[in-house]
Amino acid sequence: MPSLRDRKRARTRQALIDAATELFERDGYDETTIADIAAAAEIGTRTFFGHFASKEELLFPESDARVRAALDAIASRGPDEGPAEVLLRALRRVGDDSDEMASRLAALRLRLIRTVPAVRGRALQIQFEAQHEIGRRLAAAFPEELDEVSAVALTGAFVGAVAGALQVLLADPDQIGDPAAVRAAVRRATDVALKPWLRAAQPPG
Amino acid sequence: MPSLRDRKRARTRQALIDAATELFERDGYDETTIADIAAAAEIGTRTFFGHFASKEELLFPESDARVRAALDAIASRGPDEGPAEVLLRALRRVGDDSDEMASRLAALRLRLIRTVPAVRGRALQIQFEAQHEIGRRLAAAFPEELDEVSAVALTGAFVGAVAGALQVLLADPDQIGDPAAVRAAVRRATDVALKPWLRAAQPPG
DNA sequence: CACCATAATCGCACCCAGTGCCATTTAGCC
DNA sequence: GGCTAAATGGCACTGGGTGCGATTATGGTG
Repeated sequence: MPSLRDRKRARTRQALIDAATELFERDGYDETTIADIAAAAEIGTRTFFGHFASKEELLFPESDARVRAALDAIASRGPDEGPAEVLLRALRRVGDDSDEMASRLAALRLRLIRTVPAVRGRALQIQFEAQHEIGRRLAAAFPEELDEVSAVALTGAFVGAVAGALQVLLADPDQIGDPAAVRAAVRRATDVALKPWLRAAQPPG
Repeated sequence: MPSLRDRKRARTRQALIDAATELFERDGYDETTIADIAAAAEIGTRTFFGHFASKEELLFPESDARVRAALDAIASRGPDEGPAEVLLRALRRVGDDSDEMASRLAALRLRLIRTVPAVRGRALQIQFEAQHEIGRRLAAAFPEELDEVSAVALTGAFVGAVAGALQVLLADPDQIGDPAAVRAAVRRATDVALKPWLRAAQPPG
């Protein structure tokens, strides 16, 4: 059970995220300083860095949990699943358990990834690390089929395809709120990347 | 023809790159300040930013030319080449016309991409932008076969696979200097990403 | 050659992200 | 209640990066 200390810490953390969301939306990312955010959350500027290592980190508060969910999906592979099926299941898991488009932070994040280079850079780094981790686990889960180079290459292809497709789609502001279009684009991307790897028909996703 | 002004400018630019290479190797990336680099190249600190927009940019001086080479490879598609063949040719072009492993800067860059987050972030961003641009051109070159989403997804898969494979390979310091191992890994990555897209046997590359 | 527009140089003051240090407070635990 | 460990936050400081404005060098033109 979380101690009082932990709960307090979590509350402060959330207050920082909320304050930052508010300020980023109102004034813009670059125009908001860390001092502003800390003041709005009623903590000292110095203390901010005890909760987040950098300004960008505020926008990716749950990235660890996402990666863990994907890794779990790999760990629980079914008996007749190949690497591609496992990756698809992991993707569905990651995409589902989030309110994603519904969440205010997620929408803000998408906009800032498109418009602020520093945020995009951080997003790409997180994606890259996740991809590497997933690839290594995938190699471990399919030792006879995949060496590590191929596993990370496969994961890179998968993630790269999905990211590329989403990038094109979300560049058009109209389609951002359209879940059907997003699903269609993701479907096309996974088809492109995984076509030869699928053992059976892909269930509609 | 380049004017005197242009040549002078180019010389200063090169002097900055050389000075930075020297200092990064000797003292490390984080330990070298922009003031140090400017002083070593005998210009004012302020003038540095007239040549490079940031410290990281010093390590990617020719990235534009690389992208242009890849785009040229796409533009000059042969009559019976599909998207996959074009991408492979572009990759070979980009990989070849560089002294890559031979160049001191390239070796330094590889090391810093692995070890310095800021540099890795910049590298990923450059890769991402190049990928988008290439994907768009690919869609334009194959209008009946590829819509833009699929084209960028395919490019993303291709680039992601190669980058992932190289990342795994180059994480091992022993293999960095081994061109045969690198070629083998790239081959495996492109196989993973493009298998279903190749129309004919892939020439050894 | 003289002259002017343009672009490079660079010093200065400035802002902000992020760190190290240290004193003070606060929660957890016996 | 009293000890330990962690959180807090003030302060000074470094380093990347920008805006401004003065000075100087270059290219083109009559």
